[in-house]
Amino acid sequence: MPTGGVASGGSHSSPQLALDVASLADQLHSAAIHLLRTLRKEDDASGLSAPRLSALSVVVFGGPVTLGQLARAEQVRPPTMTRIVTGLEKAGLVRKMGVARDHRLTKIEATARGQRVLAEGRARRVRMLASSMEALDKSELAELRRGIQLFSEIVATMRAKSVSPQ
Amino acid sequence: MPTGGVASGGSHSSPQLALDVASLADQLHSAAIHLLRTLRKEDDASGLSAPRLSALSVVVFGGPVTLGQLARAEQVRPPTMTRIVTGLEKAGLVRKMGVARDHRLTKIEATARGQRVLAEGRARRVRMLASSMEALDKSELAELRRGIQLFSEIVATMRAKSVSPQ
DNA sequence: AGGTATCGTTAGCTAAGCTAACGATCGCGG
DNA sequence: CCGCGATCGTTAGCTTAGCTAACGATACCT
Repeated sequence: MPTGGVASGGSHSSPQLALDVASLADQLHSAAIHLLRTLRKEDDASGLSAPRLSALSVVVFGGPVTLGQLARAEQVRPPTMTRIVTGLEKAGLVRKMGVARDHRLTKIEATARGQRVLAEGRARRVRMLASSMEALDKSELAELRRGIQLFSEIVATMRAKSVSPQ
Repeated sequence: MPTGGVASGGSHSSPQLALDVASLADQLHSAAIHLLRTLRKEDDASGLSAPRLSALSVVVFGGPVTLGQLARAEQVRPPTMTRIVTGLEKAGLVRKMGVARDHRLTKIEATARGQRVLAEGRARRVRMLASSMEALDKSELAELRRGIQLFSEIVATMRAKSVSPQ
């Protein structure tokens, strides 16, 4: 999935700058795709499918969540999430609890085993990525840190714009 | 999918630096996940499923490729790719051609319509990302550019290490 | 020419996505 | 207190996407 052409767009100051931003966006997009695609191979070791692993991640880091919240977080319909959760439950990675206040809801939380499995998978991914960063010298590392900070802020902005209220 | 704990690992100079690198890797990983997850919503407009869109992207940018190459690129088994390609073909987005030299092979190439559909989808994604970059001033943009360059190099290094020969 | 390897497809399974329809529960107006 | 609309999760039933095993066709090698 290589880096291809770029559409300009953008209502900023100079057309030069707008083009620059689009090109940067394209590069960033492409790098992110390749990064995740490469890291995905590490997930085989977990024995979990991508949708299950991703859902488990939300449960582990997002604390107990309802099925509906989880479905929205994963951009999936409730029936789909029902079955993913059922699979995780049978594997002993999550647990469902009733909610006293509202008996329509079901909160889902990670078991100790679920937390461990996710932590190990995450560690494998991070280790692989970190090992490719070790070629950098100290000043490059500082530049990278700054870039990642900006990157994170941009993503946060984007999410804030696109996330539906609640 | 929030930013959680970090495993150290790393056989570099100081333990301080190693931990720093791991933390950076974790942040970068997290940002990439959130970025692609947010952008994914834009893909609904294409009317294509994620696997088909991704495969089409490889065909468009990777020129004519064989089914086996495509399956490897998408980290999928040949029978799976057979059906994805069949779907794309029925939608008029790709075309299969025989190879004179070796009649076992089938080269797959994008149709004009396939190229157009992919370009539009990519433009939507890039536009959304670029619009969130426009808040940056000139010096931040320069820092971001440098960070993305380093990011791209890291990903290229990682891919080189993990890609099987051929 | 014959055996072996490679490529893509077929067959048949499970998991993952969807919509439509339902049962249970909540909350509210009467 | 009682019905009644809204909300939540599940069930049913479909398509797509993933896999392995097995096959047919072609190429290569001796």
